[in-house]
Order: sequence, then C-alpha cells, then structure tokens
Amino acid sequence: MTSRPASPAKQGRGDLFDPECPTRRLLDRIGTKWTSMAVKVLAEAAPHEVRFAELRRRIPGVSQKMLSVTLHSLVRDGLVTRRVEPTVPPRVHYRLTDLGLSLDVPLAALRTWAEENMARIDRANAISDSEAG
Amino acid sequence: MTSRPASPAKQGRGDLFDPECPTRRLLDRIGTKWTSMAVKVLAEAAPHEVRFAELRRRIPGVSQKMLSVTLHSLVRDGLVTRRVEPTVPPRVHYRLTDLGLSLDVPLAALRTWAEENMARIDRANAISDSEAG
DNA sequence: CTGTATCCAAGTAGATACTG
DNA sequence: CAGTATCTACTTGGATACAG
Repeated sequence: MTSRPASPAKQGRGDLFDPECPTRRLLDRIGTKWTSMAVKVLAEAAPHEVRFAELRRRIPGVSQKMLSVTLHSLVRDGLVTRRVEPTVPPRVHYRLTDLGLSLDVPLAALRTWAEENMARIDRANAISDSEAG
Repeated sequence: MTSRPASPAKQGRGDLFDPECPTRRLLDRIGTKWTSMAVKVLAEAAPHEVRFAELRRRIPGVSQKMLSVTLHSLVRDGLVTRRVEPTVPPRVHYRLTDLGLSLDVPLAALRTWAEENMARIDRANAISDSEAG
C-alpha cells in the first residue's frame, strides 16, 4: 500500500481472471501496521482535526517516516484530509473525511471483537504450542 | 502471522510499554493475503465442512503451500477445526468454530463496506495520481 | 490428496541523516 | 514541525520438488 510503483493488480501470473476482491484490497490498506491506529485516533477526535505531532504522540512506537507514509496513503485514498498552515514552522492538520468516518464503523466493530476475543485466540495458541511441544 | 519464530511482541525497541493493541494483532492475522478469503468461504459453507481441495478451488490463485499455512494458522488460533479422514489418500475437512463464526460478523461488515466503497477509494487514487502527474 | 522443505523475489518498516 | 532520502533487516509469499 505504501509504494506507488505497485499497480492495483499484482504481477503474480494468473492476474487475468482475478478482479482482486474488494475486501482483500481494503485489508491491504487497513492491514498495514499503523493505519488502523491512525484511523482510530482520527475517528476519536472527529470532527476535529489532529496535528501530525499530536498523532505521533497518540500512536506509541510509530516513527516519523511511517506516520508520514501512512497518512499520505490515507489522503490518497480519500479517507483523510490534509491541511497545511503556511507558518514557519508549518503545522499540518489531518481529519477523517466522510468516507473515512464511514469506514470507521465496521472498523470499530472489528476493534470491539478484537478487545473481546483476542484473549481466546491467545489461549488457543498457548494450547496448540503446548500440545505440539 | 504465518511464522512461529516471531514472538507476540516484536523486537522493535519500545516494546516494554506496548501491550500490542488487540486490533493490530487481529489485523496481523486477518490481514494476511488469503485469510479473509478462507474465512469467507468457510463462513458461507458453515455449518458444513469444506475439504482442502474444495477450498483451493474456491480461492482463485492460492497456492498449496499458502492455503496450508493459512488454514493451520486459523486452526492454531482456534478459529477453525481440522478433521482428517484416515483414508488413503487422506481427506482433510475444515470448518469454522463458534469463535470463527463470531469473527465473520464484523468481517462481513467490512466486506460490505469494501464492496460499496472501494470504487470511491480507486477514484480518489486516480485523482491524486493525475494531480501529482 | 494433503501436506512439508527449500530457495528466492518482493514488499514492509525501522534507523538515521538531512531539508524547507 | 513536518517531511524526504537512503540504507538495511526482516517478513511475506510464490515456485518447485518431494513425502506420507
């Protein structure tokens, strides 16, 4: 998702028949490391804008580069707006678009499921690991 | 997600404070290339089982190796059951667990959103690309 | 039929240094 | 402050060959 060179349809081989299912393509976007966090933070702040530095603070562990790359991808996808205050130094504000907000609905459902059930997945893994020794 | 060696908490650096948000960890799983397709096919078949070869047919483009890896990850996570018929050659049947079925609910919402809105994301990308030249 | 093992190409993200 | 460039390590996944 982060790289421009990669065209919408991958170069695999049997690409002729594959319309690249929309879900897969969506997951290629929100599945990248920091995207879901960024959307979550922006959704919680909506309808207010959030500055780059503030986003960085609210997403523990994200690097300057990856936050920048992540946000610009979201902007390109029309999920986020970017507004630059032409001051020195500049201040850049981000906000979810209506499309971005609508995406946050199913994403929030996924977050809820994750919070309620990841512990079960962890337990299942622990059991498998102990069984396989 | 597919590799065992990687421990739950990455080796980044600031891993001490980070409880690895459940959503991120869930997306690490369902975000891999074939997982969402496999869950979808299994959910559509539920409560019936689906054989390995049948799954392979219904997931265009998946390789033997990746389908195997994907399914075994889902089994380890407790989202799918695996039943082997001890015949020669063996037949292996897969089915979503209750946990897997419950995951398919928010996932189906995401699929619906993707089907309804990916075209807008594509348009936004087209506009950005033409603007940036 | 259903895997597993190996090897390899491509993608993803981190550290670091530098710019307007 | 916000962002870009480079360089590198790690991860993902595909091709192929082989096994129970």
